[in-house]
Amino acid sequence: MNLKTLAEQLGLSQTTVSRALNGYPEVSEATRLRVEQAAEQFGYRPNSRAKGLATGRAMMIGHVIPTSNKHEMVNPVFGDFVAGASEAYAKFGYDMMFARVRDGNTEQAYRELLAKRAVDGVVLQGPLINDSRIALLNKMGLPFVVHGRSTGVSAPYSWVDVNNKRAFQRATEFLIDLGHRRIALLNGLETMDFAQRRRDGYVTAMEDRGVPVDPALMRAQEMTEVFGHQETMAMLAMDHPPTAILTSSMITAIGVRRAIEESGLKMGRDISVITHDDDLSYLKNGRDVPIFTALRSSVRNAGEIAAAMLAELIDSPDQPPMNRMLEAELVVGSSTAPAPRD
Amino acid sequence: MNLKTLAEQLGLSQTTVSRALNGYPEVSEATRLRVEQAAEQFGYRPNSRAKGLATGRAMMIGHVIPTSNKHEMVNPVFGDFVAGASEAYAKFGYDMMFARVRDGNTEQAYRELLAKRAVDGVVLQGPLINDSRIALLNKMGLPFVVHGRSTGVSAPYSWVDVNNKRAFQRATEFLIDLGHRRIALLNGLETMDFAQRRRDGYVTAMEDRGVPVDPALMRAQEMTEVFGHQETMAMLAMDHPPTAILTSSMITAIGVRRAIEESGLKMGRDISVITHDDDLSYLKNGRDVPIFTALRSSVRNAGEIAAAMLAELIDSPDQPPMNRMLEAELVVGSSTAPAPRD
DNA sequence: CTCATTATTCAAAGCGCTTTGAGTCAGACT
DNA sequence: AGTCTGACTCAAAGCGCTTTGAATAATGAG
Repeated sequence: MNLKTLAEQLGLSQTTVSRALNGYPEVSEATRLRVEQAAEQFGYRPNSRAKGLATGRAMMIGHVIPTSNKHEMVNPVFGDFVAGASEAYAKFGYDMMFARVRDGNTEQAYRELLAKRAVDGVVLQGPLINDSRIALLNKMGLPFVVHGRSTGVSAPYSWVDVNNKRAFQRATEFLIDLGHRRIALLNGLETMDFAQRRRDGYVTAMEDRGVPVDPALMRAQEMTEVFGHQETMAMLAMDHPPTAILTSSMITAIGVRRAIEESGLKMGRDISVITHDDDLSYLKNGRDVPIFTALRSSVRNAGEIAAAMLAELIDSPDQPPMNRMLEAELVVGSSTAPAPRD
Repeated sequence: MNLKTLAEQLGLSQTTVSRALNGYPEVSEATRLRVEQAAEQFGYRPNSRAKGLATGRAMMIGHVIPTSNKHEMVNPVFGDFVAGASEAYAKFGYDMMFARVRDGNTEQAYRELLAKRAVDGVVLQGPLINDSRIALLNKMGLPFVVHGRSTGVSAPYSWVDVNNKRAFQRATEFLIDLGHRRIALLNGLETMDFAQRRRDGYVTAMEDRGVPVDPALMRAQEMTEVFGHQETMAMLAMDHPPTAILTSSMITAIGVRRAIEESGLKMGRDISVITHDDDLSYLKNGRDVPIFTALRSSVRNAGEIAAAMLAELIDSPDQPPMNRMLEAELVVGSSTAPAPRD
């Protein structure tokens, strides 16, 4: 069933039917009603490609996923972000597509998306330090929102980010206030902008309080469970093991806990742990009492905000870039305690 | 840059340029080369909507995500499956889109996807028992592949599934062979087809070996960490607590381990645990030595297979449905041991 | 009763591509 | 020289929609 046959059924022109369906004023109420009922009855939906061709709008948002980093798409944080975003897209009538891209040349992918007119805008996830994609997107004039920011990029752009520096600074101060001085940082890959900022917050707090920063206590890698376990085991075997561990993700924290318990120690007594918690829906930080003391910030919520921002940006492209800084909440769980005396 | 201006630049007709670019034989090699170079130089990509309109192919695969079940999209298993699928789609030239759908009426979503001609095919994830969507898709004639199967649906359809029954049967037998008789099952929601099959495998093994099935040891819910923790705590407080726990996901297993350790017991000595392991890339089951004894089957791999199957189905729609049964591998880790004497 | 005005409706053009059916042209064959 | 091929190329139609500009019908004013 297409517009033409529907119009024939109704004995109306395509013009009138189209207008009736799209809410234009120059159609009589009676006709509109008749058209709407017929459309309903025949299950008519405009062909999205034809509509897109005629209007120049794809009603589609793109997400480009580099294949190089095998983990990116698979990353549970990614999943929650996308879940939030897609829910918001739906509200604005957009669909969401993923373009998977072979190794590194994501820039090419954005170019193609634009050249093919496949999307009305894109969301850039996981920005690196000095991420060249931002300048590219700006140049191309394709509306976009970044989840996170990119240190080193000076041109303005729209972003939604959590205040990673302040969050990790606070957590570090919290630990220092509890008497800890040997505080380890299990960070995400430090080519990622967010990891850099977290490190920055950690270092700033340490220096502000005059606690020496020991590079041996700082590790950065993909945030897996195994990473948390492995580095914790290694550090617990040191001459001066840390008394507290700050980690960048719940998953890593779970590995940390496993290592602590495997070593016959007790988390929240012998060793304190604070983790960043993206408030993933399937991996909650306990029920009533949080398991881990954590910096909580819902990544799903960030996804919703980013999506709404992008929709707005697409509607009025000439407006200046929009920014939104989210603050992480420090929730105190049972994984932190005063530093043990020695 | 569109076809028309590109053709003008070259002094050729649109027809010739189009044919040259699409590899038709009736274009001289010299011309083809010239056209390709120009296309490259100007960064020309055919407008996907126009192309789709002309060819009747969307070059897009749809995934419909019900909003009702908040966890579905967010589910890490979902993420890995989709990562595998999208990689395969890319190989076949397809893009992937998600349609988020308000509560329950996913059927409407499929209808719309078809009416709008937005996709060439869909992948159905997380089939329920007696899932009505399968009959609908069959009736609509939209090519589709199911990840999993649906008990109660008799009409043939294409699917990729892991042999859940056999896997859980084997795991249960393995535990029985170790002397366990009080074996708990922490299953996923039993409206899900896979959960039903797993339960079936478990019960079959128990009955075959003459071990009484205790309903108090069978729990089914969304597979979160908290669920694993909570139910394990509850069961450990029973008069006759289980000596072994069989669980449906790594995440739940992690909660189980937490509960075991919190209770002062040791996993793999006091209590044995076997989990299903979807081989998620960010949540590996240990490095060299598996943490958990597990039934391993890569869901990412399943995604790749489903995608390839669907591509094939779209190419030749008249072929009979395709099926692919995957077997889970039983890897023995350090979470299982002979049942303790009492 | 005429003419301007407003309210509806319509035919046709255009979005950018593919594909059909029809040339054109050189060379091969009678 | 005339015809037939085969190799290329092209103009134009069509995919299903929106939108422009025009036509028609209904209404009200003079």
